[in-house]
Amino acid sequence: MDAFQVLAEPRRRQILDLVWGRELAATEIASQFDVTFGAISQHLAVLREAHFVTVRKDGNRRLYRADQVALGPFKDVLESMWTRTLSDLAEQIELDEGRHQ
Amino acid sequence: MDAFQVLAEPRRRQILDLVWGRELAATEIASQFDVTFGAISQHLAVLREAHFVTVRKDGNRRLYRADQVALGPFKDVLESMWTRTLSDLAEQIELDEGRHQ
DNA sequence: TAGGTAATTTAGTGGGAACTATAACAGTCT
DNA sequence: AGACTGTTATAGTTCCCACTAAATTACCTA
Repeated sequence: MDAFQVLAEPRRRQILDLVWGRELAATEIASQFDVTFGAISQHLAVLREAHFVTVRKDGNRRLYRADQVALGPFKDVLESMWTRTLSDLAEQIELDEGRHQ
Repeated sequence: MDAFQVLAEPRRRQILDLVWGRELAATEIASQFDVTFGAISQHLAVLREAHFVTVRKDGNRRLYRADQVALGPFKDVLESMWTRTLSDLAEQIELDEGRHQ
């Protein structure tokens, strides 16, 4: 599948956004969306085949992270799309901390 | 339609490549492809709605050109995709001159 | 005005991809 | 081993979009 087509799917871009600077397990990623786990797993498979994410096994789980090198020329486009305000960032960090501990 | 989705269609990217640094009429664009004129016209409409091309009327014809400003953050990605050798460029210029005069 | 070329628009079709549900697989724990 | 959690893979459905064919509009010229 063409790199552009992989990134054309909005949900896949959201996934990349979630794992842009950190590792997340498939379950944690899927919990952010209101589609079934299987649907997200399929998106992860597409991102894997495009080498846009790296996977690391941690016991039971698979930890995903965006491969910023492989994303190469798309890096700037994506980051400019995701630009958030400082308050938005702070808010999200608080939410994440509440969720993960 | 999402900017990424507009550019995800390979034929639309080819069209943008064709009109990247010059104006071309819809007929001239369509002649490069082996799909019907109508199909190309529909692609042009999508590019128009996304403001990725500018149109200029010239009598009977509509001259299209890529809007590099509107393409903004995608400019580098697209150009890096279309990088050609110098000989390829020279070859294309010769072909174009033969066709247009 | 009629006829011709350029281009868009519309209706209908087919293929692909995103989704759901379910089965299968992998790793952990007792 | 068996139960349980986490994840992937598969089968089937639905929906979107690129395409064709045909109708329509726009502009030019005789």
